[in-house]
Amino acid sequence: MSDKVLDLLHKAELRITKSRREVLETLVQSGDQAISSNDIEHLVRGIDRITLYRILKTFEESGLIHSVADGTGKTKYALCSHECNGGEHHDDHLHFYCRICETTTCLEKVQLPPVRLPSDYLVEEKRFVIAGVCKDCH
Amino acid sequence: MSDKVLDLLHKAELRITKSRREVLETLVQSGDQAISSNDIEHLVRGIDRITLYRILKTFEESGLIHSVADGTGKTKYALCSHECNGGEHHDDHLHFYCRICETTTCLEKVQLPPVRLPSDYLVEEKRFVIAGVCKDCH
DNA sequence: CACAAAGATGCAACATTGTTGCAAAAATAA
DNA sequence: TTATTTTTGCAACAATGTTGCATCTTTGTG
Repeated sequence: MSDKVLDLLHKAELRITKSRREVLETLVQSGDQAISSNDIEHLVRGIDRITLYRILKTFEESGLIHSVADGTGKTKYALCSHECNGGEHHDDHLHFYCRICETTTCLEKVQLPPVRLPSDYLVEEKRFVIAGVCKDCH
Repeated sequence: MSDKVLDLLHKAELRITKSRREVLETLVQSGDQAISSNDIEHLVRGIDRITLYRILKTFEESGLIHSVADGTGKTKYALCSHECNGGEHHDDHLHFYCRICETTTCLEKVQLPPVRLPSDYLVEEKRFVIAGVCKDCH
């Protein structure tokens, strides 16, 4: 169990519990790769499904993690990068869904293209998913 | 029942049935606005839920409609624009989700920004959703 | 038009994802 | 250690989506 996990929970002002530590540890291990609630349920043995949903919701509201709707119908979750801890989010990065290995990856290094909407739209969040075949699968 | 519906079904080489006509008519009426399976179920009275799922799947595979994962957890569907009938899709347009009126709109007029992925990624589809407040709600 | 073949529908049953209420347990503050 | 607050775990439920199978409809052909 890394210090990073305790640190993150502390900074998010969340109580430290066994389940939270394990779920967050799993998400840290997962790195760039976004994983589903179901994945976590299998990785964290013995965790209660309902508790897990609540933990994920709490983490997301605290800005520790973000969710991705990658088009598979299953919500995926991934750690937010360091820049988005502390209040404001900067989750506006690309996600890549590979139809071969069925993984969803955060591509934080790829620069997000600017989008020009008519000025009467208020833009709050960009959710960009690119689907195709990832570098390891072709 | 507009001719457009029969025309679309014909071009897609799909058998013409009451349910398909009604579902497609509903999607035509809905225009730019993407609607959920549940919405359609209420708009097309008496339609069987399972049949509806199958019709939507068929329409999507035929390129008549496209689906949008807007982050609400409910898949939304909308007619494809004229350009994407006939084999190849050009569904790479933006979608806007308004958190006030909770509608999802296809913004086909907004030009999609080019995205530069590392060359070892094969890009097949772009699923871009912008969330915020739409022009009618602020 | 009638008939046969192919395809679509409707129903039951089931799987998965996600939510709510509530009592018991655990974490923090005093 | 005790009191307060929060979190957990369970039951029950709701929504979305899928599969198998018998029945009905559509469509092509004589």
